[in-house]
Amino acid sequence: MNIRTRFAPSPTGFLHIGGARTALFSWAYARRHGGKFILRVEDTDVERSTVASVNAILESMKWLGIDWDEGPFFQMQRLPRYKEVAEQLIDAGHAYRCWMTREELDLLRESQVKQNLKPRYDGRWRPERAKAAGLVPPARAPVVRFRTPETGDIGWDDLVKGPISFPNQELDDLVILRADGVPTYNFGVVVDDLDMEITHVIRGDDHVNNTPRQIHIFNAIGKVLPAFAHLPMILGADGERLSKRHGAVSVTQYRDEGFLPEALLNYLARLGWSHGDSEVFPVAQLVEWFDFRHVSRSPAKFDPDKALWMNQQYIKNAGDARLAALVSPLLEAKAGPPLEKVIALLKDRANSLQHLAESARLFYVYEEPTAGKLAEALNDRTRPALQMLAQKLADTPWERKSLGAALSEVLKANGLKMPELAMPARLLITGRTQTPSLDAVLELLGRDLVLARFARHLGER
RNA sequence: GUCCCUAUCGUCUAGAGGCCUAGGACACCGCCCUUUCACGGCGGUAACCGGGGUUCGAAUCCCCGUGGGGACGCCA
Repeated sequence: MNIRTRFAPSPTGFLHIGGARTALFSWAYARRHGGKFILRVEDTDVERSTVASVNAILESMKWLGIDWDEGPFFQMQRLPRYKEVAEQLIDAGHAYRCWMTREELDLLRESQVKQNLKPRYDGRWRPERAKAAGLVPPARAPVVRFRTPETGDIGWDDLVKGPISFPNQELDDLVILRADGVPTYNFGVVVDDLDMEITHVIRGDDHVNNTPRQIHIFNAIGKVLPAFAHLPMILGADGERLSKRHGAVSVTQYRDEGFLPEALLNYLARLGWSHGDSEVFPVAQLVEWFDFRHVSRSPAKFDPDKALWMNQQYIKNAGDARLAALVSPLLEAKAGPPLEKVIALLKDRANSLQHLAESARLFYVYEEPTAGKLAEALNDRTRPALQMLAQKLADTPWERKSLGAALSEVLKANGLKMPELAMPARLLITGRTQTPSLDAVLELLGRDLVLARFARHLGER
């Protein structure tokens, strides 16, 4: 079978991480089986759809490296096709025109809710009922509704959840075409999935309830059903549906907060799917391993700590040049040691690019230590040792090994332990107390800068 | 309210009836390494929602509760 999957976002906002994971799994499944992955923009909500959202979504997918083989297709460009299929359904008796107003509908729902009933359209414009009730079509444009069977059950074997079925009684005659000819979601999806020959519909859990309606439409059109796979939702740390107040929810936010795309991808892959004990693996590995059997069936909470940890794993292993290019814009460009070398020294200890940039700053921006800290660092024991160090450094070959050796000699001569000398030295030279090994820092900073800073705080001699 | 789905450490999860004295990862705690901070290494605390079945045997299968999530739009 030639597998075809799709991702069908609606452009009413940025791509959020739940959507990204849906796209990832759908993409991985297609790639796993040498199939095609199609991108389709479901922009039939004319009110809320924006070009900016389309762009944001495409940009996010590109950043993540989730590439598509066909599309992006836009539903609003396919209006004649939906109309055509709707007409066919009407002709075949599977759909009918309905002139009920929204006000009437609201009233009906209200009274149903009052009686503890599920709010549903009552099918009053089904041709035979309208006729029996003596309803006369008014002069305005009608919507088209689908005639849903009123008895029996409808179900499918979900690739992740197993068999699911609904009593048809729970469903009602849904609108498939609005008065202006724009299809509603459940109709557009079916027509497109059919036309685009989608074999596997992979989407969020929140669509389980739409699936029976869509199956009825599939059946009415008379084509083979695709397979369905419903992925569980991603929830915020508090167990609530993901929203702005949970911090970063959009893919671009993660990018802007210094995530590497492959780290986000890896974290997302492990959220709701697993391969034994494997935690850190590249996306190629996901493609090789991906299956629905190991997709979990219940919602997962997003854990920012673990996401950050994952990011750290990837930063640690990323190339220095690449990281330098990413970090460079985050730094006020100042003269200093080559950024790549700085990165090489620091990348083991950063869980985001911002974090990495912040540690790198110490090589480019000197923050004067406060008088209090200076006084603390410079005492009768450390001052002479530091002076000796400054002098020795003046004619030590400027490479890490010799610098380390010089440090040791000064230590020995003054009867000090490494921290007793290194900490105050760090403070004078970098303004900080937390840096990588002092010899490595000295080497990168360069002789001139180091000696100048010693001189400044210790006096010329 | 009705319907659908779901349930293993705080969190993500392994688990296809005996490999389970329930494993891994994050977080947390301790120790080691150490030139501070990290990284790394080692160790620890910590879970099968409850009740009934089925079975020689249940985390695993079934039923009922309960908790959680979702849906009930001319939104998608």
